[in-house]
Amino acid sequence: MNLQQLRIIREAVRQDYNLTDVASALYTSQPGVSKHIKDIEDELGVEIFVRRGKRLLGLTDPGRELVGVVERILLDTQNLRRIAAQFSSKETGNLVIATTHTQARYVLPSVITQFRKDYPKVHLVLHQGSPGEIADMLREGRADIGIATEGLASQPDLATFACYDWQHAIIVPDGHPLTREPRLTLESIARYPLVTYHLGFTGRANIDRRFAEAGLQTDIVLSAIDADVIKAYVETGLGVGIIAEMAFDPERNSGLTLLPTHDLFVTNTTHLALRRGRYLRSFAYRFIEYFVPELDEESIERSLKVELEPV
Amino acid sequence: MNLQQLRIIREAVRQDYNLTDVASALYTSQPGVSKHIKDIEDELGVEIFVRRGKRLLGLTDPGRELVGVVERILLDTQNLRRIAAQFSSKETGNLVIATTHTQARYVLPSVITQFRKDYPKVHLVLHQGSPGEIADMLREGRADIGIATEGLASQPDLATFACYDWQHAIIVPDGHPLTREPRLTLESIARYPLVTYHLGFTGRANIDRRFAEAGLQTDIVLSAIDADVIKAYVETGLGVGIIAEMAFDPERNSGLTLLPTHDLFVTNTTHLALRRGRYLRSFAYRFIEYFVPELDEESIERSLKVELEPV
DNA sequence: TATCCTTACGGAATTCGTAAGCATG
DNA sequence: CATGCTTACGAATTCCGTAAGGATA
Repeated sequence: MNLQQLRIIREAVRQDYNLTDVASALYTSQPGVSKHIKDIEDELGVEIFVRRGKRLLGLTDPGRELVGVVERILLDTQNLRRIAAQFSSKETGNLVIATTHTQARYVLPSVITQFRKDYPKVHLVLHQGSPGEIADMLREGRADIGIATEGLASQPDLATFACYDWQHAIIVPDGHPLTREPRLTLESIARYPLVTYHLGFTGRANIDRRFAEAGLQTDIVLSAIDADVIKAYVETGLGVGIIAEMAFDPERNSGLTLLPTHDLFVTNTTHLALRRGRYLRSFAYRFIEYFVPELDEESIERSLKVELEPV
Repeated sequence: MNLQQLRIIREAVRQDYNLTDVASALYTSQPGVSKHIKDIEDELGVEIFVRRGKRLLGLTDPGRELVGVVERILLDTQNLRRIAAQFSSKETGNLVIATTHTQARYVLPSVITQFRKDYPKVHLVLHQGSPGEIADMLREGRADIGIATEGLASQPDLATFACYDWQHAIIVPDGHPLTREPRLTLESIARYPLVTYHLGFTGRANIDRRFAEAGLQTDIVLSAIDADVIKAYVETGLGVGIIAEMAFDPERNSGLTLLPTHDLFVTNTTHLALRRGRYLRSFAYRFIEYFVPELDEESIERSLKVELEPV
């Protein structure tokens, strides 16, 4: 039994039992059609078609029963193709990125622009949350990819990959006394009230640690989740801002001056996280590659494997 | 796409993604299996299996979707053969009953006797197994009808039908102290070591539940799959036996006394299970009718249809 | 006589199995 | 180093198309 035989049976019914027409409808030879019918009738041990002499006239009783199942089988083979097409039209589907404001606002736009150009039919969802929420979304399968600087490492069911390094930077209103200091120090910064990220966001822990190591007391007058809020308050003169360097765009942030920190702060590393064992669509790997060119599908697979081994 | 490729996909799932085992199960060569998988994946344009390196680990998302349809197609090809067999010889063929010892030994003999008289040319296979094995046999198409008291309900691809109700009964050696109690209680039974069915067999769960509800600790000194073993040990004085009431034949079990339980235990219901979507020969329906007269072909079809509708 | 199916046969294509190679645990 | 998959290639089988022949309206 093979699918071509079933196609021929179905087509014979549709073509009113004219095997010549069946052959042309299926782009094959008429003797081949005859043989296929004979073969499957022999295999099943029943006559499917009523014959008068050599001509086919209709279906026998078993033929009627069989044709229903034959139709369903052929429909199902179509369904297989449809299901596959749905997945293999690699350019359609959903991709959920869970990330923090900093990444979403200052890092990902260029990646997303490129991705959208190449995969215009992928429905891209950018979900913003705290690192904890990002990890939860990954774990619960509500996100495909998590991106954050903190809170993603050392989770057994997540695999993390370093993406890029960055430093914090100081922003002050134009003309602020700090702009006149030849070389910034932690001490000079700590003299002013500070405005920076919430604890748990965008390297805040590293900021605190650095000041603590230097034995300096800081006055964090306001902490926010995102650099936009921080910048707004720095503009009002509330204090000196500490933000991620990539969150400063000199063209847009007129009224503010970025002061280079020359390794005053710890280098931060932004990580990408994946749920172990979760199947990712190919365009998800493409997205990651756009973001971190070294992270191609193969190297990710390799890392997942290595990290699975007992330590 | 061809049927052999689909068989290989199904078998790969069943053989836990070991292509070497798939090849031997399908009596073909392993490289052929590999190639078939590669070919259909290429044709459909999706990866069906998750791989680590060269090894197959499981199904991808599209794979999971596809396998369901693949199973249905292969089931239908079986159905074609069965339908044909039905017409080519109405009274000959195979009928495989998968059931437990209790049913095979104490319930089915009369049914089978009658069936064999009416369909002498049907090759009847009585396959004995645990409820789990019975369900597997039905699901894999190795059995036509499953009969068991436990473990057959609530399986989405199986349809179950209540057949008859029964109760557990107590057996003790003749002259046992319990024979002198005017009316048995759970408490008096629990005072003795007990011999009864394995967990998962012949209503054992209901026995445990009843004692637990009564707050009674039991001492199950031996559990067995079948009543014959239980009776043998009760005869030796090992303990008090709890068996299905139909497993006691006063004429044969000399030396043992059956004690009426008067609703001490939960009423058990023995079920019959069929694989949804599997075509049954007419004599299979006849067998079911002999067993449960109310279950005729029409009422079974009706139930199958109704239960398939969304709830 | 035209239509329609079957049989026969040679070539094409597919499938299969063996052997060898490579990766992995 | 055993297990498990892939690649390669020749052999076997199946499938297909052409040609010829027979039956029926």
